Amino acid sequence: MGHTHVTAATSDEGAAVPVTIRDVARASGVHISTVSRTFSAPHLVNPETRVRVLACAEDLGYRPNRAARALITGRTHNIGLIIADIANPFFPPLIKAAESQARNRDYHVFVADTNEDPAAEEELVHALAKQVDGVLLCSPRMSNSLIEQLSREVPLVVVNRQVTGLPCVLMDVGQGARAAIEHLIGLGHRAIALLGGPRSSWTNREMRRAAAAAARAGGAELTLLGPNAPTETGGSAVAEQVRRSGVSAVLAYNDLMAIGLIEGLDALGVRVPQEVSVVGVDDIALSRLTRPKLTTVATPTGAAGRTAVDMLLQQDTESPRGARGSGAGTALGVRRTTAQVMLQTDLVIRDSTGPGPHARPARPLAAPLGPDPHCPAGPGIPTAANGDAVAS
Amino acid sequence: MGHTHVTAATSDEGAAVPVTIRDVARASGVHISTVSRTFSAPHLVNPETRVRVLACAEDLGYRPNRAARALITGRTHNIGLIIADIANPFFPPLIKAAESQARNRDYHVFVADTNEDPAAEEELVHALAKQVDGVLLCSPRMSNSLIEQLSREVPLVVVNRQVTGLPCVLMDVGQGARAAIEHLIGLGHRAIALLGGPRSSWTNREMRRAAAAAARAGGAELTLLGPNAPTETGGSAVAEQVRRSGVSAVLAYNDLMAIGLIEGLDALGVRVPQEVSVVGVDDIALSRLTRPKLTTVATPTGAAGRTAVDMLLQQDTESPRGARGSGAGTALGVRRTTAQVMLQTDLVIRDSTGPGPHARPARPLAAPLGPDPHCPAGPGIPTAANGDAVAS
DNA sequence: GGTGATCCTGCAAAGGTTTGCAGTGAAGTA
DNA sequence: TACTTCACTGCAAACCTTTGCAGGATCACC
Repeated sequence: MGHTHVTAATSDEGAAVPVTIRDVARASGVHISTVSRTFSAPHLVNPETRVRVLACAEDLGYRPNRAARALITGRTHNIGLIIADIANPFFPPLIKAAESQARNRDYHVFVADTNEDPAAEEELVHALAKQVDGVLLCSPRMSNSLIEQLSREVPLVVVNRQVTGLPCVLMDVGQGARAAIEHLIGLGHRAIALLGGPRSSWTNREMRRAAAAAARAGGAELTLLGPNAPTETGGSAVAEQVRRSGVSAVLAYNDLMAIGLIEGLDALGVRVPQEVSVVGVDDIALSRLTRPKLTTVATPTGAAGRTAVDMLLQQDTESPRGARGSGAGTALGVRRTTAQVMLQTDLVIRDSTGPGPHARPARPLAAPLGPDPHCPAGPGIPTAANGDAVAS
Repeated sequence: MGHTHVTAATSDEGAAVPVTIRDVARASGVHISTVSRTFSAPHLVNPETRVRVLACAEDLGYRPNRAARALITGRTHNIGLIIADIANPFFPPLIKAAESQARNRDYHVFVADTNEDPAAEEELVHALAKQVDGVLLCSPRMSNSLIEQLSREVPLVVVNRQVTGLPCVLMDVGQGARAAIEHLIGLGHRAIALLGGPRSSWTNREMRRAAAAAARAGGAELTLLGPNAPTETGGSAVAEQVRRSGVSAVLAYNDLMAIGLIEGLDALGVRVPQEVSVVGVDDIALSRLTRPKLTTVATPTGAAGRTAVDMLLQQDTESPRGARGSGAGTALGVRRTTAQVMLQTDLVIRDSTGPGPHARPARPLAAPLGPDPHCPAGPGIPTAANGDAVAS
C-alpha cells in the first residue's frame, strides 16, 4: 500500500467521560432545569445561583450536548456546505470565509464534495437535512426545479445560480465578461473566442449572454467554444482548436481553463500575450503566480461565502423549523422573505493580455505593465478609455 | 457593502415536514420499534413486514434522525476535520480525500479552519467533541502534551505530527528532504540553504534533521534560514537573504514558499534554475503550472486523508464511546491500539533545479527536460546516478 | 397433546436537553 | 393583615431513536 508501519502499540487511555447537565446539577445542588436555564436563559436564574452553576460547569468541563438540544429546539446550530469540487481552487476561499463567518455566529459547518455530480448533490441535501439548519449550495449542477423542491425540505441558499423564490448570492460575471470583452476590444482585438464551462452552469450562461452583447456592441466577432470541463485540462485540450479558429483573444470560463489554455498554446508554440491574449475569471491565488500573470475577472468569493451564511442564518432566525407546537399539522404558508444579492466583479489587468491586430499604434493603449500591477479596473475603465473605438 | 439587491420577495413555502419513525409506524401498522429494527437490524424483522415498512418509509421520505440515534447509541457518524488553513493549497486535496472516504463509510464531516492558531485548535476540539466520533488534526500547531490531553476527550488522529500513544499519519519528509539534497548535490551544488517553516511544525524539524544529515554526508554546507511563514509571501520575503547568503540551491519548507522565493529572486534579477536551484515540498497542483515548473518532493496528501479517516473509524469501531451500560462509572483502562503510519514521498524533478557550480561538465547530469516530465524519481535515483559524487 | 425452540413483535426505559406550568417564598400594596 | 406581584426554582413531558426483555404465535418433535 506504499506505506510503512512505524509503530503499533497499545496504551491505557482514560475513556471519554461524558459530563452531562445532570452532573452539573448534582454538583451545584440545583435541578437540571436550572442548569439548563443558566446557559440558555441566564436572566431567569438568580445571579448567585448562576455563578455557582457556572463554576461547577467550568470545573467539570461541562458543554451542552448540541445534538440533544437540537432534538427539542429544532435548531442544530450546524449548516451544510455542498461544494462541486473542493480541489478546484475557486472554492477554498469561499469555504474558509463561510466557515469563519458561521463559527463567529456559533455554527459548525459540514462540508461535502459532490465531484460535480448532480445526483450526489441531491443525496447530500437529503442526508444532511435533519442535521443542519440550512444548506449552502455552491455552484450547484442540478436543475432549478430540483433545487426548489429540495428547499422545501431544508432552508437553502444558492451561490452562483439564480433560482427564483430562493435566496441567492450571485457574482456579476455578466458585467465582468463585458468588461473583459471591452478590454480586449480596446486593445484592438476583433476576433475573440469564449471558452465555455459546464453546460449546467448559470455562470456559463451569464457570461455567454453578456460577452455576446459586448462583442456585438464593440463590433467584434465572438466564437463560442465549448462546453468544456472547468479545469486546467479542459483549457489545454482546446488550445489546438483556438489556434485553428484564428482568434487573437480568448475569454475563458475560469482561471484554471485560462491557465491550461496558455499551457496548451505554449506547447503549440503560440505565445501569450504576443499572439493571443487570454483572460480568465475568478482571480484565484494561482493567477498571480503563473507566467505570464493572468488578466482576469476577480470574483469576490470570500464575500460570497460570508454573505451566503448571513442570509441562511437570517432566514433561519425568521422561521424556526420543527417548533414545539407544530404537532402533526404542517405549518403551511410560512412566509419567507428571500433576497437575491449580486456581488460586483473587477477586471484585473495583468500580463496575459496585450495589443491585438487592430491596435492603434500611435496611442500606447497597452503599455507594458510593471510586475503585478493588480489594479482592479472597474467596468467603467475600458469603456471610458476606448469609448470611440467601441462606438463604431 | 459593494453589492446590489436584485430582488427581495416573499413567497409561500411549504414548511419542513419532519417525518419521524412514528409516522412510518402508523402508516405501516407496526410499532415504532419494528420500524427501527427494519433499519438498524433488518434480520430481526419478518421479510413481509420489512418490505411493507420500507415501502411506507420510502413513500413518506423518512430518514432516521441521526442526532436522536446518536443520543442513545453514542455514535454520531460524524467526524471533525481541523485544518490549519483551508486556503493553503496543500489541504484541499486532503480534505477532499478524507471527506470522500468518510462518506463512503457513511460518515459526515465537519470542517473547521484554525487560521494557524493553536488556541483555536483546542477550542474546536472541545466544541466538536460531543458532536463527532473522532477528530482529525491536520498539521496541528499546538503542543504534543495538549494533544494527548485532548485525546482523552475524543478520539484523535493526527496528521503530519508524531505524538506518542496516538494514531498518526506521517509523510516521510525526512526521506524526501534527503532525496532533494542528494539530488542537488548530484547536480553539483555544495552550498545549499534550507528555508524553514513554522517553528512548531513537526515536518519542519524532520526536514531539518534529514537535510542536515544528507548535506553532511554529501560534503555540502547547509544554511538554515527561518523560521518563516509557510506562504508565498514568506518565500519571497527571504529572497534577498538567499542571494546574500551565496548559496546555489535552496530547499524550501513547501511549494508555496518555493514559488514565492522564485518570484522574489526573479524580482532581484536572479534566474532560476540558472543561478539558483529551488526545490519545494508537497507537489501542489500549482507547482506544475508555474514557470519554471517546480522540482518538488511530492507528498501523498490524498492517501494521508484516506488513511487518517480509516484509522479513526477503525479505532472508533473498537471502542464505542458512551456505550449503553457504561453508567456513571468511567470505563477506565480501555485498551486502544494505536498505529503510526508513514507514507512515502517522491522527488519529482522538473525545471527549477539545474547544474550547480561543481557540476561535471562531461556528464550531462541535468539534461534539459521535456515539458512536464512528472517522472517521480524515487529516493534511489539521485544516489544511483551520482553515487560517487555523494560518497566523497 | 405436551414441550421446547424459533421467530417476530410490542412494551417501556433510556439518552441529554428544553420549556410550559405550577409551586415557593419574599416583597410590595391596599 | 390579607392580597397581589414578582423572582426564582422544581416537576415532568417532550424531542426521536434504540434495545433489553417479555409475550405471542407457529412449528417441530417426541
